[in-house]
Amino acid sequence: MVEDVVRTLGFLCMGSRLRRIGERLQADTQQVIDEAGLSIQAGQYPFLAAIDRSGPLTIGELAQAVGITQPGATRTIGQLLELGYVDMQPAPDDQRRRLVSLTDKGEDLVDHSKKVIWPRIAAAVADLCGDLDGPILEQLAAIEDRLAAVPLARRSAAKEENS
Amino acid sequence: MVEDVVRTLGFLCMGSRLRRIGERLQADTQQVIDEAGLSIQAGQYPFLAAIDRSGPLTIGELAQAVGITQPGATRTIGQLLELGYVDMQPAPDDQRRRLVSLTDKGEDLVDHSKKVIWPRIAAAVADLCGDLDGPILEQLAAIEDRLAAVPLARRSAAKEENS
DNA sequence: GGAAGTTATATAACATGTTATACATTAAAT
DNA sequence: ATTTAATGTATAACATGTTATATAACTTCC
Repeated sequence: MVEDVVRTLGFLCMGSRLRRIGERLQADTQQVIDEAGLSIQAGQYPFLAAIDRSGPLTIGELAQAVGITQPGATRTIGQLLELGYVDMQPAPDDQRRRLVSLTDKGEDLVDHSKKVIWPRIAAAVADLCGDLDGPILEQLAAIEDRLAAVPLARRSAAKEENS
Repeated sequence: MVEDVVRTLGFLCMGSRLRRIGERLQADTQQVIDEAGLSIQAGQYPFLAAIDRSGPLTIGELAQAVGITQPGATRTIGQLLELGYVDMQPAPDDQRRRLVSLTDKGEDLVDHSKKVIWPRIAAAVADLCGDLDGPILEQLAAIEDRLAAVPLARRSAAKEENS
């Protein structure tokens, strides 16, 4: 067995550590989504959620809302356009800005997700770390240990059985 | 001002959130490294640290130690070879395994980093989140707020002045 | 009202993670 | 011993983030 340097080094490698846990979590989340038979990527959800919450938004506003750069938002919105979940048209007052809105298909997906998928994911993540407390490095260690012991998808399934 | 959906959605977007903070932290860390005039990427450090701690390791062991997949380790080690910080040669007993070790240049870099850079980074990150406590979502919010208020590089600089 | 600057989006080039798979070498089995 | 299976690394293809820059549309200012 090899030592986990990133964990050992603590604050020094906290960037790598957070990224690595985030990637793992998102991959596990994707599994839950796939098992539910939905054809969407975990990383695309925040965009749909943002429009659902605030109404049509421009590319720039979406980038801000999701916390990534504008080219990243442009690409993801391009994918959602292809999938038919959103529609994009120039703002009436300013032809530079593109207003992105949900299509009917997009609304359906969001409504269904709100009812079925999002609660399941949130519950699984809450099960994973909702009870934790204390210094962040300790919580991160606990999260990694717990994920290794019981993957997120099974926490989600367990939650559903109990409902 | 647009609402930060990822933050608002809490546990539901925790994967995205951790990733985003990790990326930000690592970018800020890179800035500290660059300002110190070192030609190395933040993401390459854990590999050097792993070898420094455990002695020569194979590609597979390095992947495990750093917590990424083997192809990722192969690529990063390729870069470190190019930079002259590591050396790689087949294991004497098993020609499939490649043992990666530090070159003199690599050792110098690690020694210098241990003295000058790593303590600075660790101190800056500790300044950022070492005093935090409580539920993880609250700590993450605090970290994002603090990073927005005072970037990591300046926390690092401040620490140095006080030393 | 037209030149010059600003802003919003798109695109190109790159970084770094992933999965799937090819290839070389070692171990196992008949 | 030779075939077959397993293992370690390399490579290809892709995903999704970034920075830098091009392009189109609006604003400003003489």
